[in-house]
Amino acid sequence: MARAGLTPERITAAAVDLADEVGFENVTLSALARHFGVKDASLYSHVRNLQDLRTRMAFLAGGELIDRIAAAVAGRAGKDALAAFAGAYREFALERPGRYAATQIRIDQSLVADSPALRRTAEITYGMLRAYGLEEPDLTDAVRLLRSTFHGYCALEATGGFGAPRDVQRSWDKAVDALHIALRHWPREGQQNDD
Amino acid sequence: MARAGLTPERITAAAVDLADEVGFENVTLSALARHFGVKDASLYSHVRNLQDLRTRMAFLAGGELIDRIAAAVAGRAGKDALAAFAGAYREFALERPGRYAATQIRIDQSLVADSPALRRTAEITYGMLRAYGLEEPDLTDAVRLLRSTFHGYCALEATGGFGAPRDVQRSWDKAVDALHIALRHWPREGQQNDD
DNA sequence: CCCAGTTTCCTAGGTCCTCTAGGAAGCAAA
DNA sequence: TTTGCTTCCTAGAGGACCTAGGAAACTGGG
Repeated sequence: MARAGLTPERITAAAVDLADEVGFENVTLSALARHFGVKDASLYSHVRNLQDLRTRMAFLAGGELIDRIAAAVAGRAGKDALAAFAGAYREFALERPGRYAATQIRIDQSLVADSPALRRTAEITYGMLRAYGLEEPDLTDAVRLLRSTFHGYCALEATGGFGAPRDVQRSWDKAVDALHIALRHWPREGQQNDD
Repeated sequence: MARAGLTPERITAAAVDLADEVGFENVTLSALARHFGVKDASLYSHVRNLQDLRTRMAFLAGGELIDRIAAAVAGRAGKDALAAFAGAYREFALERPGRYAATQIRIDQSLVADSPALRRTAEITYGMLRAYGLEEPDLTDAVRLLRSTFHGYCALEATGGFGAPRDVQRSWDKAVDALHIALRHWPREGQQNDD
């Protein structure tokens, strides 16, 4: 029997492609085995189990996402950078739904520690916010707000959560505008803000 | 054999409880059958299939969520109402993770149309925003921003997405403050806003 | 109280998926 | 060529979803 030339990398790459087609949840080792013309059990020489595969998918997809964002943000600052970041993020989520879903799974904290993709993401995000002159802990709060809104919007959009006929792109642009304003007028630590 | 007294309602109630324990994805008809001391196949007299069950769970949990929010928001307005809404929302998501996850699944659009819970949710949300003096389409955009941020934050928090040591409750309060500011200074339709 | 009809739950079984154990075939280097 | 490692296989256990068809438990009318 000729060998199929499997490696963890090839399997993971096929898995994220499959995820974009059929949805992250529906990526199955059986389906991947069929794709490679191989028996289920053969995959277990390269991948420990389904959870291991999903973790690999998360790292692969996370790297691709931050690459796109980095390219979009490069050379921009302030609101420009924010809009570019947001645009790249949502584009990825819509174009590659399976990969995007992979980036959102819970990952063992011990594996997260030394992930270059995560470090890069943090660097770029914090760097982008430098223009707004925030300092810790406001900086972390602001990052969390941005991630939450971006992710929440894409998640709701993906699950068909927006029923109203209002154009989804326009709402997104408005949300980015609103976030920019919130960052400009950030309610700093220790400061009252009722107005 | 004594009957177990199954109904779609009892099954759904048990299902959301189980979801809070083991996670929405891990709610299985087999596990529910075991819980009722009954064979898998017996459940199919009351529930069409797994998807049907999940839809029922979504409606049940969605109703509970909006009930909590309504109680929290009642009698408040402006920033008070916003904070109450946000607090009730996040509390529900953290206390009842399985139920919360159920509210986020994709649901057939034809079933959504006449859901009282959804109508109530829309009423309360739009009502809360009345204080900010927004008009359509800004109103819809603002609702989408709020839903996105609330959901995104809870989702990221639930999957352990916030690694930094910064207190998660404080960041949440800050996010709500920031949203309040964004709503006060909303970038209205047709208006330039670079500052 | 008994009987017919309905509902509820069962057995049996098909399909698909995950994952393990152990064996054989391919490959590479001595 | 032989040795040993890796890759892929067969075999099979176990769990989940779901269907078809049958039996047991209820229900209401006579």
